[in-house]
Amino acid sequence: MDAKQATQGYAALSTEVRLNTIKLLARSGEDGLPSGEIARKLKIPANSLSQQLALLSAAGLVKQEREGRKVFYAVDFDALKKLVKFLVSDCAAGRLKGIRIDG
Amino acid sequence: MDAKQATQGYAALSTEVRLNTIKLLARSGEDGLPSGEIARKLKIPANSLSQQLALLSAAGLVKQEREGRKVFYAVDFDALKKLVKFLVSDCAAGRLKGIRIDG
DNA sequence: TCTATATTTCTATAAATATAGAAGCGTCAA
DNA sequence: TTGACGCTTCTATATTTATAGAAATATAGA
Repeated sequence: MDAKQATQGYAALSTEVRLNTIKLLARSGEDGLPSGEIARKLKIPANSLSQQLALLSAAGLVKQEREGRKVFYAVDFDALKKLVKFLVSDCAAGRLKGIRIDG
Repeated sequence: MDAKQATQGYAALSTEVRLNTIKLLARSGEDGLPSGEIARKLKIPANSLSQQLALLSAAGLVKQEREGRKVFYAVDFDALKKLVKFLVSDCAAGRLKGIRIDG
């Protein structure tokens, strides 16, 4: 993870629509949710959400998998963890007391 | 910490200039560094940096203190920790394995 | 094939952002 | 009080971003 990836990742989390998307997906099962269902739950037009999902995907924070007509989106927890680790270890230089990261 | 504050915080970390500012300050002493010195080290015009510092300050990630003509900026590690915690606990719902946060 | 459903891409637009020159403000020392 | 220094604010501009309507693509079923 370099600075470029990191800033892209933080940018991806910098709007409520996208943050709520991540929150919703993190609480959904292993397979995540299909695009349309996310849009419905967040009350956002499907095409608008689709572009936000594309952005999250470009940042590497979500994975997608098509199943028939539906495209399931799920959080990439490993990517999210790397983003946290970059902030804690590389940026804050380990000075955030009380935070421990294995691996 | 609510979603609004969180998105503002992540937005603050979403450019290399600001991320490098945080990295630099995190590695500087308790009192941080004066604005001009940050600008010099990052090779950015002082007025440009000043606005980025204002943005970081608005997001609550840095503290400032004037000493004579100089204004020292320092990372607010507590705020940074809250931002990490929000991501780990509220967004990822504790599903980031191997990350532990006290308090 | 034809139709309905699910999603994405194209396109346009309004708003926000990054950047830096110029000007202004606050502080210090002589 | 004058001048220099450090920093910020004002202003302008180019770029990026968020948003959503309209059109296009992909899949499933009859």
